[in-house]
Formats: sequence, structure tokens, C-alpha cells
Amino acid sequence: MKYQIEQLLQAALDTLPPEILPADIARPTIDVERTRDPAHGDFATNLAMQLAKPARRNPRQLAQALVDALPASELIGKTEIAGPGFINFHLTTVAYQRELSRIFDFGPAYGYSKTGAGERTVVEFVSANPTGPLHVGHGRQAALGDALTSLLQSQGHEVSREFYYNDAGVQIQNLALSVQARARGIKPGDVGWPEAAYNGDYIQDIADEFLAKNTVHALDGEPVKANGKPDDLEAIRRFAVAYLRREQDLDLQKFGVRFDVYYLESSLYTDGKVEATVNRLLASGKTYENEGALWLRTTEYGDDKDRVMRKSDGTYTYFVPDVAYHVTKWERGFRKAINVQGTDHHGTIARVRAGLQALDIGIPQGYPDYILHKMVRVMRGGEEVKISKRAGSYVTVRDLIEWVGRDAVRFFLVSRKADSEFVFDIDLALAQSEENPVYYVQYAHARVCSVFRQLKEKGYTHERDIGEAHVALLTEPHEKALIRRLTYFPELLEAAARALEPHQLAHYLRELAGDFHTYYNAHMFIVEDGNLRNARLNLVAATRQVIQNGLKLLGVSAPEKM
RNA sequence: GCGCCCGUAGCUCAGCUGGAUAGAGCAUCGGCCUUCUAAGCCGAGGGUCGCAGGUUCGAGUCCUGCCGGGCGCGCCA
Repeated sequence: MKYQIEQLLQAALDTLPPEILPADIARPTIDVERTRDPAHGDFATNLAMQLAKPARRNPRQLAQALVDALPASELIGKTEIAGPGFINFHLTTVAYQRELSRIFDFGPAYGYSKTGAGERTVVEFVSANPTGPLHVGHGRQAALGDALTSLLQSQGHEVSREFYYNDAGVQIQNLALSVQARARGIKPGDVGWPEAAYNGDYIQDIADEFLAKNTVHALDGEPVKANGKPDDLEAIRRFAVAYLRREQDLDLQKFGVRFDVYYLESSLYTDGKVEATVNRLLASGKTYENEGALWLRTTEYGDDKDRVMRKSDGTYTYFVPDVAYHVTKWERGFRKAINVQGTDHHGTIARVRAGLQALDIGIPQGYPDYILHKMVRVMRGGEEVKISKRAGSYVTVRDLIEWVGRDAVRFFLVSRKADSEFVFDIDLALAQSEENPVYYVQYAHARVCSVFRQLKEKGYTHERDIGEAHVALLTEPHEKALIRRLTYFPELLEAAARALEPHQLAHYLRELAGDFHTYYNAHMFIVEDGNLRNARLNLVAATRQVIQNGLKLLGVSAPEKM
């Protein structure tokens, strides 16, 4: 609808005579926006104001000329010139009727589009090290990444959800040593407890299961059976990693988040991809040796300082497999890559991109994209709960889900901009669990369902027919507002996907639910007049459909009863 | 010290990528259940959009400088 108005304006612009609009001035891109105030119509454009300066004409006169030149359309009922030179468009009943019909025609796919068709995209998120349970920060990533992926898919992108496991390196070694110590009966603080150990109680759980010779099975890996020998550090390492990966799998399953690919850092070594990347970088001529280490000239690509690739002890820094991993994304055909991470990772952005540039294999400069979210601070009893893996006393995703429920956690975590700080007050979430914003939206959905149950009990029927004559009966301001909101849904999804901002959808749903609740309280739907009844029921049925579609993209359920 | 991000109502946050009188939830106060679910609705109070300049028809939004907060600046990952 927005696009169609832009087309009409373009046609009007093209027919303006040179005495009104000189031919030599630059034509701005035509931008039609939703109005904030219903009194200003449905859509508005500032086109005349943009043209006014270069054309040296009065903007209101230019606006009038544009309106006069506008081709006739059955979608536009009234145009007016307002304020300094806005052109406001009021849509006709026909326009509303067409859009409402689309909600029924497309159903669960209403709001979806093909604007991103052919775009192969990989979204990497969570990517927690298998050294402990998932904490609230991972929860924020999971909620964000999953909703973002769904949004992109709704716009036609072909998306892979990907989880990168850092299962090689020092941290894993520390994990194995921690479990080994526990298996030998050594506790945090005891003599012989490793210095860089993980102190959480879950380490004891792993040690107990290891000693009991249990078997664990992560989602995409092979089952790992413990041999129960505390001296076998390698066996402990394999078991501990499998154990924690399984724990993370279970948490993510409870959270309703699935991944298409689990990519293991260790596989980059065994597949030779790390070696291949190093060789390519060597061949690029951008490397040099200094003090026994191998360096890459990342400063040539905008990094602050050059980075070490291979330490003097012969092992590679984390940076190298990270670059190798991103090479696989590119080579697997993903021309767009989005990484969802905490802001504490922002220092790695420049060097990863620099590494990819140095390879000179056609990867664009801004590859990959990053969505960095600020850390989640957890408050409890008026005090901040420290989030530290080593402390072992942090709030996990599992805790949150148990306390306030999956739907509330997901909706809550995704309803804020990624780069805003997030204070998660446990007491508040507990005390107000019944007033959580998610219930407000779900309640709107349940209410519509209830209306239709009542309808059946009263012996009425309902035709899913939203003809022009029906829409013409929806003249109340509350109805107009609801229609406006519903028909905005496709534009909202497109904008949210383009901006990579799932929180826009959460806010939209809250506003839509608000429009519905207001309408519900102001008017009866099940009325005697059959035509009016049908018109109103179709409007609320459309509302139910849009709420369903929106909640689904956020991974939140739409209950029929509450 | 350098780099990136943030600063909007008492609190938690939106503000559609420069538009028309700055919005919502929570909290406070006052109303609404013999009619489709009161997990709801209606109303009231509450703001120098951190501060100061600049850009233009127009700035919460863009630029510069301060102030305050977060994160990052390893041959850690």
C-alpha cells in the first residue's frame, strides 16, 4: 500500500511542468510514512518540503501542484496539505478492505514477503564455551538470535542458525583439570585446587557422573562413556565437554531455540582448515615473524595493532580458528553473516574482518555483521548478582525459565534494543509474573478465542468474508485504529528485519494488544445486527491472526485460554 | 590515555533510521465487572530528551566539545 502511494507520487512528480518544478534540480527519493496522528490521515510525505529549497518555491504550493497531478486511485479517499507542506493521504474503505482480506488470504503467512529472497544468511548466536551452564547473557543472545533469524526468514532470507563451540584451548584444559580435582576429592580452597579452576557446584556433578562411568550424549555428537579413571585427563576432558554440551542443549530446548549447525572449533584443526588459513595468510605476504611469533599486519585493514597468529610456543591464538571459521561461512555460500555477541567481544571485530581481508578471496570489508548486546545485570534483593563463571553463583537460563516461564523470559529479553543495558530484577519478575508484558499480548489473543467460543454457545455463525460493505460498517475510531495497526504489520516486519531489530516486533505486539483491549472494552462484538456482528468478528479474527504470527516469530506461545 | 556503545517521566524502556502538541509499562492517586475473560479499560499528576554550541524550513534523532556510565585495548579465549 505504501509502495503504491509512492508510485502515484512518482507519476505526479514526473508530470509537473518546468515552470513549477525546474527540470534541472535533483529529484529526492520519494518517502511515504505512516502518520503518528490519525487526524493526519494514514500516510504522509514530506516530498514537497524536500523540493521546495532547490526549486525555490513555496512548499505548500508545490504540495498542491503534486496533489493536482496525482493520478486517480481507488485507494486514496482524500488528500490534504498540512503544516509546513506535508501531503496527507486518507485511505478509502476499498484500500482497508483489500488489506484486511489479505490477512485472511495469507493467514499464518500474512506479513511475510520475498524481499530477501535468494539472500543466504548465517546467524551465529549463543556460541557459549562448554565450560558451564548458560547464563542470562546467553539467554539474551538466544532470544535475540532466534527472533532475528525468524524475522529474516519471514522476509524470504534463507537462514542457517549456527552455534560455534570453543571446545579447544586453555579454558577447556582448565575445565578438565577442575573436574579431575573434584574427582580426586579436592574442593575449591583446598591444597592442590587448580588456580584457574571453575568453582561451580556443577563441576562436582560432572566428576560424580564421570566416576560412576555414566554415558552422556550431546545433540549432534557421539555418545561419550566415562571410564571413571581420575588420572585419564583426556577422558575427563571429552566427558566434561560432552556433559556440558548436553546441559546446554537441554536448556536451549526448554527455551525453544534450535540450531541448524553446531560448529566445533576443534573440527577446524582436525579438518586442516586452520592450517589452510595460515598458509593462505602466509601466501598473502601480510605476515612477519618477530620474537619467535608469527604476526599478521591487521593494521593495514584498520585494526589498532598487529595480531599474533602463532605464539612462540608454536600454538595458534584464538584469532586464527575464528578467521578460519568465518572463511567456511563464506565458502558455504553465505553472502551475509550476522554474529550476535556481547559488547565485550567488540574488540575482536576489527581483527576478524582484517584477517578475512588479508586473505584477499573476495570477502567484502564489512563481513561479518555484528549485533552486540550489552550485558544483562541481574538484581536480587536490591543487590547485583555477579555473573561470573568461576564464581559458580550466577543466574542461569534454566533458573529464569523455572521462575517466570519460557514465554515471559523470551518476550522480556527480546523487547529491548540490543545495545541498551538490561537490568533483570529477579524479585520484580517474580512478584509481577502475572503482570508481565507478555501476558498482556497473550491475553488479547485468548480473549479473541473466548469471543468465538461464546459465539458458538449463543448459536451464531460467522462468515470469514470481509467485503467492502462490511468494512464500511467499521467506522468507530477504535476500529479505525485497529485496522491501521493491523495493516502496518507487513511494513513493521520488513523494517524490523532490515534493521536487525526484533524488539520492534515486541513493541508492535504490545501496541496492537493495547488497541484490541481498548476496542474490546468500548464495544460489543456479538451484537444483534448480523452485518455489523460479522464485520466486527472479522476484525478481531484478523487481530488474532496477526498476534499469532507475531508471537510465533518471537518464539512465544499464543494460548487460546488463560 | 586510546577505541566502540549508552545517557529520554521516580523506576524499566520505546520513539518507525531529520518531521507536525515527546510515548508506553511499572509505581502513585481517582473511577469502571447483572452483557463477549477485570491478567482488562477510562482518567489525573509526573520531562530543560545529560550539558553547551553547530548544521536547516524543522533536531530526542545528524556534527563538534565537555560531563556521567558500560565494555574493550595479552604471544587469554
